[in-house]
Amino acid sequence: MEQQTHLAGTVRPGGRTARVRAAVLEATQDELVEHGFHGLAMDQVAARAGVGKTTVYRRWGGPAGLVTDLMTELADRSAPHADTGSVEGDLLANAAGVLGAVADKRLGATLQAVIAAATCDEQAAAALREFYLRRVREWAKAVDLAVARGELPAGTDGMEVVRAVSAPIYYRLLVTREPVDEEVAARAVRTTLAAARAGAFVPTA
Amino acid sequence: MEQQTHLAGTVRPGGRTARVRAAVLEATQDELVEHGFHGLAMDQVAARAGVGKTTVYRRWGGPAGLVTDLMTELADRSAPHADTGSVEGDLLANAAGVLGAVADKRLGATLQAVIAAATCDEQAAAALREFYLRRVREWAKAVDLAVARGELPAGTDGMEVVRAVSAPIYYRLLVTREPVDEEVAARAVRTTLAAARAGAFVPTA
DNA sequence: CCCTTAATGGGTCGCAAGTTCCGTTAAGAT
DNA sequence: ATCTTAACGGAACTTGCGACCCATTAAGGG
Repeated sequence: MEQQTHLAGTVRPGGRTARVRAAVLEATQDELVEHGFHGLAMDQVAARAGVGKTTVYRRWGGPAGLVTDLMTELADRSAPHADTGSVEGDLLANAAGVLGAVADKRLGATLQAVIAAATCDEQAAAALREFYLRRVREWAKAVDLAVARGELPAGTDGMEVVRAVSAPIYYRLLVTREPVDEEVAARAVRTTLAAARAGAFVPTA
Repeated sequence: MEQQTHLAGTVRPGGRTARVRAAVLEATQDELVEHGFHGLAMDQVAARAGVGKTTVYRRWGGPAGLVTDLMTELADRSAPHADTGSVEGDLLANAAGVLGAVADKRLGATLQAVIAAATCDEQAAAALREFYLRRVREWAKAVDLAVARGELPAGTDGMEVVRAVSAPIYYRLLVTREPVDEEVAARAVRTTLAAARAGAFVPTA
């Protein structure tokens, strides 16, 4: 009677099902590094993971589903914000983290894939939005602490400060496609900090 | 003997060839608005343009070729930088222009398509890079004038200032996929200007 | 106005991505 | 240990993108 077909993998998630998922996500990352999102073929992923392609189609539906699952996996592993004692130190740590993620062969390919997938798949877009919302919220705490210490003006919007540090890095990566190096990250922190100290991140100011 | 096959459309560019190009690019934009880059089918474009699909494949090769051509077309129509008399006015005008382009149904879809195409096609990436290099160079003049007027510190990197205004807008559009409104544009100008006045855009400072 | 041939366009074909079918394997409950 | 059935996987089948062939049209030169 209950014709409700559970999404495959939710009723017996242990043993083989878990191994298949791990193998497929691993293979997906390998494929992304080699061919990028546009060249992500379900066929290849299945073969590399050593599982049947039917399984990959059934559980993930398509390339977008694969990278979305990958993103939720990454979201769980994200680290808490730094606390070096100064805003400058914290923001530099944040910029270094973003730069590191983007520069990393495997992680960078995955991030770009999710961003690409988000342009044509609503689930991927939602996962991406959620991921960055969490990260920005987490790091905004560091800015709030700086405000509490009196390093920055009261009322400074912490989330906007954090976004301002990442923005130039992603702008180069995605729009102008120029190389992204420490110089870019350092300038992002320097300019954001100058603006924050001047009170430019205080709303209605 | 001369087996050199010229790229189709270069020897007799007048009359029909020009009409076909115009119709195809027009149809491409329509399709982009409706289905986005991922759903851009050569078949559909040809049908909508009222030309044979063979022609579209022969002259543009694929979806990436279409949007690349579209981008070179847009590049020619780009306007010169504003000159309102103050940096603030000029940067606000720039931010408004970017916001307007991104918000515009047709132009916005095209821009996003080129950005998407750039992730999997080197020609599209090059066209995109070139396009923004030109635009940034053009608007950097306004910043240079401001430096000459004494509004900003000597040595301020004009191109970086212009990039800093656009970055938050594109960051939201592509990465966090939050809505982009005037508030975002206004804040981008406000923070960039504060940083510039503080000398944060002067290299080796 | 005529001629050469660049450029177009309809029709067809091959291949690879994606779907369906159904038998096989092994989770997880008793 | 045994049973039920969730989940997997091989193989055949369908679909549609992109390539090719060749007849037709019209640009541009004389």
